[in-house]
Amino acid sequence: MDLSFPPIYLLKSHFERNLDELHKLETQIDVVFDITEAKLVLGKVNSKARAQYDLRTLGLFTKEVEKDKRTRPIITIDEGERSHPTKRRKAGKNGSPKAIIVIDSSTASEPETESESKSRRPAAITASPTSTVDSRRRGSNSRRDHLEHHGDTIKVLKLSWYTDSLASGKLLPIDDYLVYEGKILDQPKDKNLTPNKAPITSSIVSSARIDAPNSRNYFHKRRRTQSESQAIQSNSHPSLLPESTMEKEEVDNLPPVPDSLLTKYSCERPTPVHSPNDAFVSQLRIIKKARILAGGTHAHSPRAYGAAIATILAYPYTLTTTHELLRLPNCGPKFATLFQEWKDTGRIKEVEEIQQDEKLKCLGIFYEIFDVGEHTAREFYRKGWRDLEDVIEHGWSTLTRTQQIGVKYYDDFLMRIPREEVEKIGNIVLDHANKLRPGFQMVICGGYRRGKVDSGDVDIIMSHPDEESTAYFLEDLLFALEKSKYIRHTLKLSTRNSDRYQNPVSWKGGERRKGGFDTLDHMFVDWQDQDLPIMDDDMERDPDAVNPNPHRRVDVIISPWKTAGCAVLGWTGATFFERHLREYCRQKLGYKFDSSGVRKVQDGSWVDLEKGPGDLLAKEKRLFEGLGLTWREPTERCTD
DNA sequence: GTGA
DNA sequence: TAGTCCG
DNA sequence: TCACCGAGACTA
Repeated sequence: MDLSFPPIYLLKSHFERNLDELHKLETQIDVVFDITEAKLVLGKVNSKARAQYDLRTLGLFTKEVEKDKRTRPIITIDEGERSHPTKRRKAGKNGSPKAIIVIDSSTASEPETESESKSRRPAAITASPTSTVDSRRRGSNSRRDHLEHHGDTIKVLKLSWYTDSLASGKLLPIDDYLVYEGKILDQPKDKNLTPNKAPITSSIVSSARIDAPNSRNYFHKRRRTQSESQAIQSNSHPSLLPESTMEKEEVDNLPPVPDSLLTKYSCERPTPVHSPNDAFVSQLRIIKKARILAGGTHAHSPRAYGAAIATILAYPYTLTTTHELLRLPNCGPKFATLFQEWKDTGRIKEVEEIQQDEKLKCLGIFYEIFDVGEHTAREFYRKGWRDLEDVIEHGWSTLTRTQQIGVKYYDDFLMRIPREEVEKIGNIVLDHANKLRPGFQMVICGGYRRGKVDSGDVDIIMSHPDEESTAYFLEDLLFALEKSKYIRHTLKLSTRNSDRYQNPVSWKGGERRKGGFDTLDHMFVDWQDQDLPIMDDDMERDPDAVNPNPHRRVDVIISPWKTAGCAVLGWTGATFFERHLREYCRQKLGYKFDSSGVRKVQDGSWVDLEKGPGDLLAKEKRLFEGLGLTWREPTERCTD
């Protein structure tokens, strides 16, 4: 046993069914967790295609070396992409080990195809567009090959090489165990399929120059933000699916990107709407929702999932390994396990079970009723109800008024609202406001402002440069809109701010100038457009009775000018952006933030971070500065 | 579930 | 008063 | 081991 094996990297693929075996090997073998540090890589791979694929997911892009006329012919999987810069570093570090050996642990020749077919489904999808590009790139690749030819090669061996060597007490020649040998390609210049290249390069080089997690982080974001993210998104499916082997087209498998030290606060980083890992994230969302509905012991589980999701959404590259995932904040072993399963099998057992769970289905239905949360949903279920019919039949009178409205317009409220309609509603509200008191400014926040193609509701923030104009204005506005028939029901009304504003004193004794911004005047209403499509005269006569327009949920917030920036900031970000923003302010700044203002945690004194000229957006920008945050476009606050 |  | 819902 | 967003409004 004094055999001295070179550093070995163990491929996790195909071990998912047998983690014990994997762990055993890990302890038994001198494994390293970064392939760039390995001389050997073990993995359950037994076809060239698979081997190459696995390498690629690890960030090593290779091209098969044919000289090695291994008797086992296998389709040459052409096009390796670029290699991973880090690899080079490694090589240098280790002197010049010209070869990295990958050992295929799949002992005999297990039906690798099996696993492949398993998750092949998406392959097809990818195939087409990408493959084209692929072949094209191939050409350039080979060219590049000559140029940057390093001489480094990767060899994939069967695991038996290890066991046999152990048995014989010496390192056996690898020839008979070789599954695949590929030349490591250097970073390709083709940006097209190699979104990572840049970042990687930067990360490596950066250590020499500026670096700083932030800068790199920023860089990442930039790249993805553009068309690229979309492109990637479109084929994210395939790429995520491990074994689309046949068609080596799984083009965009990104090399692991050295991670930047991501802060755990999502308000400190950009989070675009789309992520290369959307497919995986959607799986997590399902589990998260199930955790919410399940309640009980899973108390903070949803929060954990939400944080992990927010983090992954901000990661601009397609995740390839658990190692890569584990570097991210809020992503621990649990998520690594889920990712591994998803990556290897294309699905997650727990998710499938959730989707078949009848109880969860019922809870999900109730949960979508406006003003019914997880607790109430469970309560409904406990009462034996299983669908809306039951609720209406057996419990209508027990519902709160708001819930009744929620049930009545269940389908409408679930309907998405296209951007044009959101804008239309916003303008109607603004018009009514200005008709009452000219000079109001409005910003439609929520998902609309974050750029979503449609919204679940409409969040309208209004303010007026003249502090006095916003006092007690909400009710006037509400009345006017009701008169116009737009507002059919008031789901929630709060004029606390104005009330307090009126008598700022009388509370905590003294004059404690806290000012009237503890809460914003706010109304949440059931809205219905009054423009009727062309109809017969009958309807014209009695529009109300037949107005076919869907009911919408509209939030209208009136904010005093002095804290309007907070209102806009507080109503724009996705949930986690907002939660983290609060945590960040409290923990790092000692400030208490909410949409009605910023105060010191200690004495509760108001802190004005947005004072200055300009409109609402200018105030919001100053707020970022005042809070020590880098400005983020609304579209970069999509933390989900 | 994860981070302090 | 305590628990629940909302963005 | 402990905390995890924070405001008000409504209901039992």
